[in-house]
Amino acid sequence: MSLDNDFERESQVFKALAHPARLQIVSALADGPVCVNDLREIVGSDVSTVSKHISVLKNAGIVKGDKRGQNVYYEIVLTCVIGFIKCIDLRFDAAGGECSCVGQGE
Amino acid sequence: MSLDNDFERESQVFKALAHPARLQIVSALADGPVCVNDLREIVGSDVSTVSKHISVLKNAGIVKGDKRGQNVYYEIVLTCVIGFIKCIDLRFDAAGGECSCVGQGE
DNA sequence: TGGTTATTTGGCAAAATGGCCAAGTGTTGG
DNA sequence: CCAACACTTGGCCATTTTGCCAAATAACCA
Repeated sequence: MSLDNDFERESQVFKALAHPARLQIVSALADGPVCVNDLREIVGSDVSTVSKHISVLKNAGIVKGDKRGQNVYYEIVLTCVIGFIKCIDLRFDAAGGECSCVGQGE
Repeated sequence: MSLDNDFERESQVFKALAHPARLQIVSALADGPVCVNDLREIVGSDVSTVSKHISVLKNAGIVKGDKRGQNVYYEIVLTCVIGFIKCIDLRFDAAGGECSCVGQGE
């Protein structure tokens, strides 16, 4: 785990989110905790693949798991990712001019 | 350019930011436009490497270039990235509890 | 115009990622 | 205890990403 400087550390978060399947997982978790098996159905990949994706998100501090019985329910910890993703979507929908996000200024 | 769905499209932005050198560039641009040569000194890599990093950021719609004379000054277009990065930093500084970001809630 | 500076692009080898199967760990219920 | 279910981890190969050098393009100035 090389976290020499801020940029290295921050990049871990972006790397974790830099995959469509992981963004789909984050999207699914935005409405509340979901277990791995349900995420498997949503994503449509092998369970091992989904588990590894979740592991990446967990190591980056974006989600956390809560074991209940034989299931592990994951939920978002770094909640501001949801807002940022929405900002990106807005940008694509109405590309041009300034970023329409509010409350995040300098 | 495969942009089949939203997740694919969004991941392009995160991929672009998923590198310490590129985050360093974004950080440098947060205070205003900077040309490639100055960024080269800041990042400390070969100019060609820096240029390619910028190219990634540009293709993702995060920065845009403005040619003045023989220099190209880059600036941030997706300004909300700055706020998001700050949120990440805050999270690391005081890890625990809820995300301290405001104005980005559901 | 020719030389200098600024930036981009091509190409390639090294490193990092992604995704499957197979195997391991842990929990529950018969 | 053993089988079944939920999840994680190891291993392996295919794909992508990085970053350097070299070469191309562009703008400037003497």
